[in-house]
Amino acid sequence: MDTKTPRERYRAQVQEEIKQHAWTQIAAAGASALSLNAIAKQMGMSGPALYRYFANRDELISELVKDAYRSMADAVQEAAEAGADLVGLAHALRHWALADPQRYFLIYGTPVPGYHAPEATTQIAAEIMTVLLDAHTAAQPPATPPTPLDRHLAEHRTWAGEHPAPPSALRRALTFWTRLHGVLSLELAGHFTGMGFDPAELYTAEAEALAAG
Amino acid sequence: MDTKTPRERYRAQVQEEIKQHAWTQIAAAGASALSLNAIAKQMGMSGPALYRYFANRDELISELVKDAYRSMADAVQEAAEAGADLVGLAHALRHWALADPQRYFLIYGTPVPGYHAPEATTQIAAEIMTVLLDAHTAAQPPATPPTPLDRHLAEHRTWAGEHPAPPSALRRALTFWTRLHGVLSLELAGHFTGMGFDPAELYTAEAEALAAG
DNA sequence: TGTACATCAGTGAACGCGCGTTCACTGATGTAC
DNA sequence: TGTACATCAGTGAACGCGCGTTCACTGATGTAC
Repeated sequence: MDTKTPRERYRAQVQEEIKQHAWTQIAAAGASALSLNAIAKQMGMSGPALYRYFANRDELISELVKDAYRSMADAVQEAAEAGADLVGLAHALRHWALADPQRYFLIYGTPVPGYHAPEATTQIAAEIMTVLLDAHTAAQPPATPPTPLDRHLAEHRTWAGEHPAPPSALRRALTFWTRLHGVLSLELAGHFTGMGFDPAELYTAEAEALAAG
Repeated sequence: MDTKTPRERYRAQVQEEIKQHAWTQIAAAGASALSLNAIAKQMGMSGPALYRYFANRDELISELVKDAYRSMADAVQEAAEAGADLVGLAHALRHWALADPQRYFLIYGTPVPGYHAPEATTQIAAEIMTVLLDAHTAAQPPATPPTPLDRHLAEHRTWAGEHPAPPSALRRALTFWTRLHGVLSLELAGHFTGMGFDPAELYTAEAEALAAG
């Protein structure tokens, strides 16, 4: 049963179309160049019309950031539900990132001084960490004595909430994130271009090293 | 013997002062908000005056990017010359990054679509890799059989030029870079805030794992 | 040492531009009786 | 089914703003004889 009126459906549709054009514009020139007037022109409507759909420019950008987080979380969750192992998760992440580099940088790129992420996005970020914690709790690498970092994380695990992951899984989940992000962000920003090697090889090697524990 | 005329010295001094104000502005609001007029106002002079020192806004930014690379290279080179080991190099890098996060992001932040780094900066980037290659060639971790990545890098080592580093050192130097950048960029962008743990602990653990081979 | 000239830093007015955003409005779509 | 009214998408004019950049100029500093 669809409780949406035709008007509501139309509204949602136009709103979606605005976002589409926003993404296109971001892909072409970066988020800082995003312009409401330019989007309106591209859609064949006047600038002020957009204010029916978003209160202002900042709200549109916040919405895009939230959508970026959401799609990233969906990508890893879907991979996990499909039974992917750690290497599979890593590749799902890379796939998602390569599909739209500027979307990746909307999350992980240069921070705007003074900007504070809204609650909605930090919550989705937590979802993502939960997927990683689940995967690393399930994976059983060769046991090793607790490291100093393990001990630190055992006592500072706000981010893990009530998750039953042992300290070593906390460490491995965190490291999974930082190492893959390290390779990925350098690749997407073009810092490997001209160096000669294939970034995918490096990424895969890191993913497999992580999976091996 | 100083071959510089007073006028040249004055010129260099004002140019430096302009850059200083530019950095302050970038630290406050990010590089995309950098404005020539605003800098001029802050220095108590008129906007057009700056055109005596930089051809245009882009040239100023390019100069800042080059300076950022230069200072990063200096930081690691100085550490290396002072006899730092791999962990020492890692901490020198973190120190440099924390001193001015926006400077770090001018190098490693969101790329501007279509922008291509000038020769001068890629050359400095190569210098930095040389320091890492030297350090990893000198360090002698327990020998292990070559990995698939080692084999790939042995055949695709444009970036290493004539450096005598063995394949395993190529891999370890590259990994040193990507892993530390992973932790560092997430820390500087604030992605760890509210998670509870100390980023320095994570960074140190990664650095030591790298040093151990 | 003094004078004539060249160099060059900095000014102020002016340019066009595109931006975000507001406002009063028109006209189409949906709702109530 | 038909009419009266309310809702709401979209328009066009207008706002102030700050931006990068150009231009013709003034006046100080340095150079040559």
